[in-house]
Amino acid sequence: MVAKTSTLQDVARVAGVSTATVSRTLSNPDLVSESTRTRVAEAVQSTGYRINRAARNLRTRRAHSALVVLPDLANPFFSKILEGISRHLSGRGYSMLIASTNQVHESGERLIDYLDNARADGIIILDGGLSDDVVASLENTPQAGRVLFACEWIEGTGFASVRSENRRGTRTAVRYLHDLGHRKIGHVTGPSGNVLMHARHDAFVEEIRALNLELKPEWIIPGDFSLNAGCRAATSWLAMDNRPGAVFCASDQIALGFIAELTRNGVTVPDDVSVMGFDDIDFAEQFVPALTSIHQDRLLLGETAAKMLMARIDSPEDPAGDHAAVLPVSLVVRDSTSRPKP
Amino acid sequence: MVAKTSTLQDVARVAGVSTATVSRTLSNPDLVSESTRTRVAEAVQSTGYRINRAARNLRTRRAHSALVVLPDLANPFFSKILEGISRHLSGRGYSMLIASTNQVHESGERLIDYLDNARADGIIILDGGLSDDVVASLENTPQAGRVLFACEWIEGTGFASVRSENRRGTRTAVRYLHDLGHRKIGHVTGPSGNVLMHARHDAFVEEIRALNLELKPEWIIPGDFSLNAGCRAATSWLAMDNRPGAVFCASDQIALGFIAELTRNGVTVPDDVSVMGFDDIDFAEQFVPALTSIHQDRLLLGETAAKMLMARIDSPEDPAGDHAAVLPVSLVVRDSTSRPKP
DNA sequence: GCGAGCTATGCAATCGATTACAGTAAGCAG
DNA sequence: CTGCTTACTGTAATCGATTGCATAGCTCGC
Repeated sequence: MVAKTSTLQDVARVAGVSTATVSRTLSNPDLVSESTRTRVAEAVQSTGYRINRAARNLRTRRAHSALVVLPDLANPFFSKILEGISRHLSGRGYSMLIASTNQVHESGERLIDYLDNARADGIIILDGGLSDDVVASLENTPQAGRVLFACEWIEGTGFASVRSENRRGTRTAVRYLHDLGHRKIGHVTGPSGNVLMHARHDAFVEEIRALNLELKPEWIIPGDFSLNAGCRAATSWLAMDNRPGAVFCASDQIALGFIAELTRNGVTVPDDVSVMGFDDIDFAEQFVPALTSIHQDRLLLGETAAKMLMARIDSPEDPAGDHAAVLPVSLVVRDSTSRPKP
Repeated sequence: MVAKTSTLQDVARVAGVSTATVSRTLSNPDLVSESTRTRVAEAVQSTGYRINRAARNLRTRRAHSALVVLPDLANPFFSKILEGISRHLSGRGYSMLIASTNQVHESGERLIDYLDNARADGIIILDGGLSDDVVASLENTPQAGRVLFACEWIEGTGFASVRSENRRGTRTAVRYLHDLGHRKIGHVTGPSGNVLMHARHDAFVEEIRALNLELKPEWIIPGDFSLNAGCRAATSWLAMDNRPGAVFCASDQIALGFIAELTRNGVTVPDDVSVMGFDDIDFAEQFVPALTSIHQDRLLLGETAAKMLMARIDSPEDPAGDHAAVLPVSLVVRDSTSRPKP
C-alpha cells in the first residue's frame, strides 16, 4: 500500500542485524550463519525488500547492463540475435539496452559515453559500418576490451568478435548450385564497403574459380542487403543477354526481393532461374517458393556474443574463452533451387 | 590515457569552484554566472568529465531508462514501434531496456522489480497476454501509473494506453471489399483471448451485419497472428464447399501465410480470392501480390507511447496529455484485392 | 544609511548498498 | 587456564552527484 520501498536498513532493523550482514546474506550467503540467514530471509519477505540497483551500481562501479548497437531495428535478421543476447544477459541479472546506429549518428550521442557514464558495462555492436571517428574513440578508450562485434566486424581493429562462417557458407552455396548442374552462376552482393559483402563476394569468386566456372563481370550485381536491392537486381538480370541460370544472393532479403520482382515479370523460380539466399530468416521458409539458404544460428550467435562479453567484463585483463569466435553455418535446401532446364 | 574517469570533484578543483556549482552549471546553467559557466565548461573539457549515471540515478531516484516488454522480438511488427520509442527516449537522455514476455515468464523475473529496483522509471508493454498474476502485481503497485500499454491492452484495467483504431480499420476493410463487389467475406482471426483479435473480430461482424451480408460461421477461421496460422487457414478455406470470395485477415502475417499456401495449391490471388491484411508491415509491399492492408503508423505509435510515459514519469499525479490515445489508421490498396470474378 | 530583495556560491547531508577492518565469542590444543 | 583459530557480525567509510540551507556581496528604494 505504501509507496516507500524498503531499504537494506529496514531489513536490518526488522531482522535485528546490521546492514552489512543483510548485504552479505544476500550476495554471499556462505558468510553468515544458518540462523541469521533465515532471520534475514524472513525480514526480506515481510518488508518486501527490493535491492536498489542504482545504489549497488554506484558502489560496485558496475551498470549491470550491456548496450547492443544495431543498424536497423526493423531488420528481422537481428531479432533472433537479440533474443539470444537477452537470454544470456537476463539470466545473469543484466539488462539489455538498445540503440540504433543512425540514432547514434544523428543525435551525436557517443557510444563510449555509455561506458564512461556507467550506463553500460559493455557494448555489443552488430554494425560494421560505424563511422571512423566513432570507431577511433572506442579503440582509444581503456575500456576497448569491453566492446565486441557480432555478425559484422571491422577489419584492422582489435575488437573481440563473433561471426558466422561466411566464407564456408558462401562456398557451400556455390558448390551446391554447381552440383545441381549450374555452370552460369551470378551473385547479388551486399552494400559496397560492408565486411560481409566483401567476405561473401570474395568467397564467391574464389569458389567460382576453384570450380573453373565462367564469370562475366555483369553477373556480379551490386546491391545492399535489402528487399529493394533484390528488386533492382532482378531488373538488371532481366536486361541481360546472357543470363546466369542460378543466382546466389548475399542475404535472404535480397533473394526474396529478387524472386518477387522476377515473379511480377513472369519469370518462374526455380524453373527459369535458381535463387539462393544467406541467413535463413524466418520468412525464408514461408515464401513461395520457400527459399534455399545458408542457415546462421542467430540465437547461438547472440548467446555467444553475450557470453564472451560477460567474460571480458568480469576479467578485462585475462578473459576466459575466445577472442574471435566463428560459428558454423549449414545449407538448407528448399524450393527456390533446382537443376537447370536442359 | 588514464583509465580513471574524472568526477565532479575533479572538475570543481580545476575550475576553482565547489561541486555544487559544477553540478548546477551542468543541469541548470541559468543559476550560475556567465564567468563561472565558461570556467566550468573549460574544466569539463580539460578533465574529460563524463557524468556518472549511477550516482545521479541514486541521488535523483530515477533510472533514466524505460523498459519495453514485447511478446516476441522476432516479430517484424514491433521493430518500428521500438524505433519510435527509442527515438523519443534517447532524445531525452533515457535508455531503452528490452525484455521479452516469454523470458519474463520463464525466468520468473518480475516486471515490477524493474520499477521497485530503480532499474526503470516506467514500462511500456506491447503484450496484452501477460499472465494474470503479473498484471495483478502491476496493478497493485503504487507505481501503476508508470505502466503503459501500447498496441495491445488489457480490458478492465486502468493502465494508460496507446492503440490504433482497430474497429474503424476493420470496418473500413470490410466496406472496401464490399465496395469492390464482394458479398461473401471471410475472416481469419487472431489468437483467441487476444484483445486485438476481439476488437477486430467484433468490428468485422458488426460491419458485415451493417452491410446486410451473409456470414456463415465457417467463414470465421480461428488463427493467431502468425504466418503458419495463415497457412492453416488456407487449408480450411480450400476444404470449404461454399468459399468466401474475399478474406480479411487479422494481421499481415496471416495474410501472407494464407496467400502463400493458396499459391502452393494453385489458387491465384486476387483472381480467385481477394485477401487483405492488417498492420501494413514492410513486407506487405514486397510480397507477390503486394498486399492490400490497413496501415498502422507504428513509428508514431512508439513515439506517442514514449511521450505519454515520460509525462507520467514526470508528474505521476497529474500527467499532461491523454490517458488513452487512439491513433488513426488508413487503407492501403495494393494488388491482393480485386473485383470478384463474375 | 538601512533593510529588503536579489544573485551567485559554498557547505554538508543525502541517496542505499558494499566492504575493509575490527571486534567478539566459541572452540580447541597444549 | 592460556593463546590461537575460526566463524560471525558490526562500524563506518565509500561510491559520485544533487540540493536544502546558509552566506556573502550587491543593488535599490526611500
